[in-house]
Amino acid sequence: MTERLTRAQQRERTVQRLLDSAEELFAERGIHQTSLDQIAAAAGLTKGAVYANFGGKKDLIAALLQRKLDDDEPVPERPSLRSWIDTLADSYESNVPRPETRRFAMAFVELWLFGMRDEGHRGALRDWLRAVREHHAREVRALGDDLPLPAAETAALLMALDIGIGLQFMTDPEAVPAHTYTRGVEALLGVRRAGGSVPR
Amino acid sequence: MTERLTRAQQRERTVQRLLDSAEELFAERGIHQTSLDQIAAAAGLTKGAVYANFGGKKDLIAALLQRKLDDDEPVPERPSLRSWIDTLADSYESNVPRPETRRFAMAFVELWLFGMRDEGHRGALRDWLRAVREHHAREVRALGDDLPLPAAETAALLMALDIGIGLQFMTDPEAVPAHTYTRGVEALLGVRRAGGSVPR
DNA sequence: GTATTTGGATACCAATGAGTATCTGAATAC
DNA sequence: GTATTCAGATACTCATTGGTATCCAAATAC
Repeated sequence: MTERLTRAQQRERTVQRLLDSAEELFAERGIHQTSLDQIAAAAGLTKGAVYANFGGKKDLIAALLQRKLDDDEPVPERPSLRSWIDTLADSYESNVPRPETRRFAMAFVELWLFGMRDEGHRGALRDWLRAVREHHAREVRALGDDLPLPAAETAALLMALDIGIGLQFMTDPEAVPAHTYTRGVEALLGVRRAGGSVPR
Repeated sequence: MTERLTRAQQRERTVQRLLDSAEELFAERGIHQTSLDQIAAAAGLTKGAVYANFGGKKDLIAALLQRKLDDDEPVPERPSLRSWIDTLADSYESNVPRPETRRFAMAFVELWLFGMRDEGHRGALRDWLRAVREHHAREVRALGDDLPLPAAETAALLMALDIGIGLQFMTDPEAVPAHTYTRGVEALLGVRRAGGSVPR
């Protein structure tokens, strides 16, 4: 039943398991309300495994931040403005109800707070956000150059909408109808809706 | 030197002092990394004062959230679209460098996370965000009714920009030029800048 | 003035959690 | 096959912290 694994494989597997458990628990309960024992237990291990693979709690958090930085996003294509917005909207609406999305958002906020306070982790946080922004900017540039704002600024604004609408939606779903995000994206990209009214 | 205070006054004063200290420490170090001893000490008191005035740590947090809910914002006037945007932009740019602003933002995020996880505090968090949104909506309505989106949605989007740009700026000031927020607001309100380029 | 209430201080407790020291069994080296 | 290494388990420690019990002195009641 149990596969025979080489040492390096075994090690890598436990590292990833620990990081997975940590990310989930950090999102659920918060970084400082999560003990190393809990993280290890959730991964089917003990605290010994944590100290065998990480320098301590802070180091584990750093590794988590780093792992997020490392997994690269899918490559953008070259769609029309309209279809890109539709894709974005669909993706937003299909992601919103998934528990995974909530977890990701909570973990993001946890890591943001942690990075804001810990000088040593600040850099990783900054790089991560830059990478996401850069990814958005590339997508925006692929849309053409007749947009109202420079791609870099548009990217920052799109990300702001994502974060800001997300926070509000999570707190109070009814207060932020699903199409609000889409309307915001359209406005930022300079798209005028046909007719003054608000369809859909 | 010391004023003679009635009991109720004394009590109210210590309550406010404790809340002030708590808010500052929560912003600086985080809710769960701040002990009641630290809060009390920062207010020149001891833990006894906390338990004499609050049910416990959670209750103190609830009171903090409640106090935020209670202090009402200044009343909006009825300016032109352009002047309102300028006011908003000026206010943004003058607030951004103030340490107070950072503290408020960090405290907000702390309270948001706490409220998201604690069912009992969720309501206060929701009400608080609703109040801010409603305030924005009133301002937006005062601008007239020829805006691209309904006031309620515009309000949510403006708040999203505020939060989202703020988070990014705090992490990486150079990455988000000051005018980005203003450009975003203009876009949401349907203002076209004269000339396709980006002046200032 | 005396009695009583009570805001707040002090001393304590039990629980928790990060970090350490030590040990063990399986994987590698030879 | 034997020796060695090392990932991970186990069993501590020591500091911290929320909460409680008790006490005191100033403010109120009469």
